[in-house]
Amino acid sequence: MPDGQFNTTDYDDPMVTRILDAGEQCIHRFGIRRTSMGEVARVGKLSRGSIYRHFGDKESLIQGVFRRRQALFLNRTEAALERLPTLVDKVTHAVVAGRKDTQEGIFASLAQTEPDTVASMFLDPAFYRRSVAFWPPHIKQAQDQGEIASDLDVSAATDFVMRLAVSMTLFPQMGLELKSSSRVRSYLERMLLSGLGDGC
Amino acid sequence: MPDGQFNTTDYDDPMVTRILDAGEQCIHRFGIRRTSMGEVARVGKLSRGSIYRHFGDKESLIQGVFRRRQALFLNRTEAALERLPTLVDKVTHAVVAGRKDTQEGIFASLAQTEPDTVASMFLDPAFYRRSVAFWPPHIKQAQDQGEIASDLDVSAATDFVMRLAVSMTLFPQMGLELKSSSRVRSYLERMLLSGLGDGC
DNA sequence: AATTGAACAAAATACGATTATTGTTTATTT
DNA sequence: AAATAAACAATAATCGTATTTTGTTCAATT
Repeated sequence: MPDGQFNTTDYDDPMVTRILDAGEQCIHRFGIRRTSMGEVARVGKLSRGSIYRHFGDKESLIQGVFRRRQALFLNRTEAALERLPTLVDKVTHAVVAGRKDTQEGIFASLAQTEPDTVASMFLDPAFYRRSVAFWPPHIKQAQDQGEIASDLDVSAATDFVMRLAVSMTLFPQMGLELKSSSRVRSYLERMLLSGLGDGC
Repeated sequence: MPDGQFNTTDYDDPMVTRILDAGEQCIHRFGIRRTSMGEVARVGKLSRGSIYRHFGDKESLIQGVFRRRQALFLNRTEAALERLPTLVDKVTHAVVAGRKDTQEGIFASLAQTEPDTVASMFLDPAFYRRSVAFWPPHIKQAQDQGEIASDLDVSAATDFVMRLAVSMTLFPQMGLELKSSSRVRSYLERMLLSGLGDGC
């Protein structure tokens, strides 16, 4: 609120937290379309004016809720990945966690009431921008450890990892049955590291 | 119409062709929602009864239009692939052709009026079933030619090819800029054949 | 034997009046 | 300073009703 822009959201501000909590609760219960700013205010026990102070409009509030969810997902994932030794383990974890989030979280409930909206979000390239920025350090580390080739551009490797991760999250089954995390891991170990080549 | 089921569509039947032509034209102009069976009948200069004879309901007609489009795409693609030497060339062609189809064909006009519907179709696993069945012969051929490893399950390789092709069609850019077909080719050559490994 | 055209009830959609929500402003409270 | 509450015009959602469309049937036509 200092500069009149709403680009960055301060997750430490207790008022912002209350607004986002209430907003997320409403989306969870009613969906986006049937969530009104007045209802969010009532649920969060605050005034409509405060919401409009922190988020310029309804669109920004909704966006804020999903951005926070995604940030939380990335933070938790990052923390988990730090404890995993290989890139294969990391991508496997990301896929399993991503599936769980889409099948159990706010997306699952939204998919019940507004499936088309969810589909549009999942196909929006902007949805994956933050996740793309997430991988390069892990790619570099895998290169340093000799797990993957070092002659490869980091952004190219990131692109590839993202495509595999997104594909396996959006389509749990695309010809092969890749349900269990162990199957996901062995599939990724093969495809991620060698593709269709013989690996040597 | 012989057995009362509408599972298989006879693209040689001139009546079926007229219905599908009219249906496709209506979807193209008005979208799915604003296309009525009466309008399809008027455009195709036939009776509503004939449509209901060949397609049980509106849903089946719409499905029929898209199935024919997809069958046409697969036929054209198959014909083109037969003239291409390597799997890399084939997947590259499929991606470029797939992008063109989604950006210029019936999907492009539908995306204008009903973007959410198009998004839902693209995320429906059923949408890719026929395409999945399309690849195994080409995989086997690539294995015979020594382009890709022969120790790999054909269905696993198909799954991988499909994931890459679908991903690159749905997301022309996912970190990397892969606009021109030459860039698509060199990207696929690397990722498809070696993944992130060094290839040897 | 298939197509047509017409009739029909049931379901879906379009329409217009009414109500609710949005986004802004202001004075008041914390 | 920020949050609140109330007022406000503009926009959007809702609701009951009129209209269209769907899906079915059947006698007439090709």
